[in-house]
Amino acid sequence: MAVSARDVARVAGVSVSTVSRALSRPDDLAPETLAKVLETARMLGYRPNPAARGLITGRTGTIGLIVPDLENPFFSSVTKGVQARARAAGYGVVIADSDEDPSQEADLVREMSRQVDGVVMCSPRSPDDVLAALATETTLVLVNRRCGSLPAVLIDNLEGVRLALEHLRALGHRTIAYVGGPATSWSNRARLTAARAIVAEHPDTELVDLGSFQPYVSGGIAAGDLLIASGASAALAYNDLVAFGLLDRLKQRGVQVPDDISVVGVDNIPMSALSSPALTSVGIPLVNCGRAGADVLVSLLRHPDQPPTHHHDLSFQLVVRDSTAPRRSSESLRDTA
Amino acid sequence: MAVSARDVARVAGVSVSTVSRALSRPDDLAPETLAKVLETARMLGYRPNPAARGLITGRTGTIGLIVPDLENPFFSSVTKGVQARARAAGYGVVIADSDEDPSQEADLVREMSRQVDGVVMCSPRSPDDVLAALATETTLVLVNRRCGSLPAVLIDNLEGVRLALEHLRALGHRTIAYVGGPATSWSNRARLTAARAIVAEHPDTELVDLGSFQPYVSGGIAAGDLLIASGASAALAYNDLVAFGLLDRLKQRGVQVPDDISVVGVDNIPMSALSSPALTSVGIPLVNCGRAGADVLVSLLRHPDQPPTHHHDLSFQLVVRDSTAPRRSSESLRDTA
DNA sequence: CGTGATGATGACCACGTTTGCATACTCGGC
DNA sequence: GCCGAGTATGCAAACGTGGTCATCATCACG
Repeated sequence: MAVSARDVARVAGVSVSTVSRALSRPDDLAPETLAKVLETARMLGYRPNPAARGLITGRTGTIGLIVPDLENPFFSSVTKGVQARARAAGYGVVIADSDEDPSQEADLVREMSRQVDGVVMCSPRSPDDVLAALATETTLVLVNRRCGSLPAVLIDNLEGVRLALEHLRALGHRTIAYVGGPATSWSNRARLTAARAIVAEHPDTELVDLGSFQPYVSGGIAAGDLLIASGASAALAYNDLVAFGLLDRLKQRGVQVPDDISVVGVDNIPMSALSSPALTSVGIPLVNCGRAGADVLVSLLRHPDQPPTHHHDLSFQLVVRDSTAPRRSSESLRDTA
Repeated sequence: MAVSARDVARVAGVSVSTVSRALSRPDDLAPETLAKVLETARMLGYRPNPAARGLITGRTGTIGLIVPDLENPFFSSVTKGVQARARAAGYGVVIADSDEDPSQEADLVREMSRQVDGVVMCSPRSPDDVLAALATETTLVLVNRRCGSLPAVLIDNLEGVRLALEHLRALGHRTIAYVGGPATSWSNRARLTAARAIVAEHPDTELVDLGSFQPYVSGGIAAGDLLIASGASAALAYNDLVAFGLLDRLKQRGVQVPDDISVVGVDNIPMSALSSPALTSVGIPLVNCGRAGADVLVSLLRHPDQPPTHHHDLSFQLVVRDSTAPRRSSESLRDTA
């Protein structure tokens, strides 16, 4: 069916080895032989069979990507970055969605481990020891998750949370709620820890931990009433989706954002500019995050001897929109009550 | 390195053929032999090499998916559906993003054609003849695009547009604008044609075609001023993102939605419930759309002899939210002017 | 007890490519 | 003019699996 190297060899009047060399090591061939082979290959539409190549080289030319939820804009963007960069480097991308289920992640890696040269795991929910075990079975790069000295693309959560909290403090807020994501989420724990550390620097400021919620809009809706009851004048949400849920529930309860309560999200997804009110958010260029992940993995595959530990930090930036405002003075609060 | 069938054979004291048969045709083996082989395979952690298998069978156990933009929530959802269903059927998914560039689509298909058993193309922008040519090179299934008798998962655009327009007509709107998507988009043309046909049924109603815009929020922002100038009291947007752009620009210009102008989107993406005002939209369960695409492709691969033409229609449903309202009477319009 | 049928299993080739090694050929220097 | 060095190319093995065919054992039946 498909045209093989043998066909090219026959037509060009050379051996199969020469055809192979024409593509893998052109310098080893006489210029006129090279030209002849390349020309007939082009004419016949020859395309090397990746399975046969992979069988002998052990490389597949493909990398894997595992994300918790493809529908989440955060992971969509990362996926786009990984895909673009991998393709530019000549790699294909096979994708898998763990549906936010930590126990699936390891299975997915093992399922695809024979078909890929390495795997990028984005925001994995699995515990450290599971990830460490996976790293011994395949070349693994983490995105948005630190685990020992495994190669990782990290986001400086401390800096991001600091940007958000200092913004709120500058607006006069002194009681700030944290609306958390999944308890198994590494970035959630990192952000909570960061928030505690930053608040600890300011004796006049208090952090109220409202607990863990689903990383979706529904999670924010569920947390809305707790936020109102907490007495906090501002909230930092685990991510923008949760923040949207908060906005929705607060509006429903008749609580004004930002007049009564300020809300800050994390991720700065494209939709943040369009909510009502438009969401103040700290975020990073997510596509870059994916790009960096693919780059690290590819360079690891190309130079297996290089030090396996490689951390790459990306910076947050604060985008102020309409969901944050100066804290109302107590009097004006009493006015509306 | 990795444990091969030969290793299992040696340990189990059987031949390589027997190991192969244990997995591919268990019925041909004596029960005790089967048990022994399976047990040692499990013990040794044997996993067949997909490259070697693919080399001989010609099948890869992988399907391809090509979408115009991974960051677009529409395609994210479809991707999720395709991925979930493919994996359930034992197939991996390699993904590629054409960046809305029609000329890239064919290249992408050809690039991956040797590594996959078939390809799902979602909303391809390429012309019919290009798609027909691709279908001769690989097993192709289209989603949200009709092209001759190629197998496709289709959305009944006529019905969807009818739902939207009849909703607006029922609210009293008689001059309705259509804010189009890319000119190369098949679904855009289908929707415009559908809108014209439906309006033609009602002599008292007029359709204003505002032209083609980018299928992003920016496209809607660009179209906003044209909409205001058009004199239409309602607009149907190519998709929800464009509708968001419209909402944004209209708000900026001081035009009230839905009081002055009603807006309807298409796709009903999750974010539609959260915009301000919440967007009335006609949509289909997008994840199902992806699922259907994967199902059609898998069944085509499993039963190559079945009639290759297979159309699968999915229905729209109208979700009414806050961006549509009865048309203001001329007097009240004059009042505000 | 012999013969044919049935069923289980092993030996071997093929798939398409890469790669080490052998070989033939070229060219420069003495 | 011959030899060594270097270079271009062919040969053949190997990667791990699936499938075909032959072989051998077992068993039923005549």
